[in-house]
Amino acid sequence: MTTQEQYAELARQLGGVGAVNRWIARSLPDDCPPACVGLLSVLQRHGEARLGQLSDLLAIDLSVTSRHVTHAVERGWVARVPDPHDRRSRLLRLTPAGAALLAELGRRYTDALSAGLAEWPEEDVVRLVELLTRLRDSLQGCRPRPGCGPAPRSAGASADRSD
Amino acid sequence: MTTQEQYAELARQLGGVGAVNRWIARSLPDDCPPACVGLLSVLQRHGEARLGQLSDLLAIDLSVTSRHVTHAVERGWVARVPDPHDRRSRLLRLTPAGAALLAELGRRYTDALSAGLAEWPEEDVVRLVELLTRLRDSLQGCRPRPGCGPAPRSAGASADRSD
DNA sequence: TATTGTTATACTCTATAACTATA
DNA sequence: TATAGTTATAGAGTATAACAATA
Repeated sequence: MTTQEQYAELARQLGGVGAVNRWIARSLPDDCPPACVGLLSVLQRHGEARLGQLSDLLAIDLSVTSRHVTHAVERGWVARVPDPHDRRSRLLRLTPAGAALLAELGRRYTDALSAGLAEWPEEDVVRLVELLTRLRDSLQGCRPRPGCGPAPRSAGASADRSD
Repeated sequence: MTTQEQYAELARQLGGVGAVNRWIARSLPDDCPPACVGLLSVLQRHGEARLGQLSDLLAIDLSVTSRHVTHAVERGWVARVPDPHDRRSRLLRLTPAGAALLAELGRRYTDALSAGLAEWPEEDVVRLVELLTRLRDSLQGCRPRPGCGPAPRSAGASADRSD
């Protein structure tokens, strides 16, 4: 059985991933913010998608996703094509330029990671990817929806200071 | 041998951790921002530390760390005590209130994670923690220092658009 | 002069809320 | 009336740069 200390440690280590991401992000081109990469990746994997789907897949608010998409469209990495079934929405599609950018980013990521991970057996890299994927999957049902969050615990617990 | 596709996938999954962290963060008390937690955890593990050390351990800029420490001090979670060896700096120490807060956070993290991870064998949780820890360790040498970043690749590569 | 911190400023990412257009 | 998306606004996190105090 997983103990509280183990969960807490997991939370700590997950938090620490932020620093790793910031470091990796330094290898991105100037006009491609980190948030844009996730967008393009998802589009490549999923294929054409509506904004709402994208927002769901990214676990990011629709309004935020909308901004990022606009940015990507302005750069020519994503195209908005009419949705034949619903004129309120448009289908988002990765352009050849977007695919080319992703390929380039793949190379940069490799440059960034291979140095530090040179000693890692391939097996460990694969395992880490697998576990992270499963983690998101296990927690995915829990998006910022009312009633779903991690038990807000109406802030009045022992360690709170009300002074 | 680890392939480029595997590194790219790792980068993708690491990026996705952000969503998980935002979700976990929803269980924090109102006056305790996520960034504060890392600070307190490090102080608990490392014991008394100077700001520079803390900044190093967190892989966060000194100026940012300074702000967070101030916040924690104002809440009574961290105390600044004189450094007998160097009057320019002060030693930072976790207070009992800070330790109590950490204990409370441990419980909240458990609440947040145990639901989604109920099906996970303990072994997998342990393995994920271990791999993440090792990841930070392997990449730790690469902090935002000049000449250390992941090969900035003077932005002019194939997929860049200069228009 | 070099080092330790602090503070001011700016940029990125995100969420909430108000709004438009279509179903 | 409900839904898809856009835009305005606000808040958190971070980095850079200018500054103060001490070594």
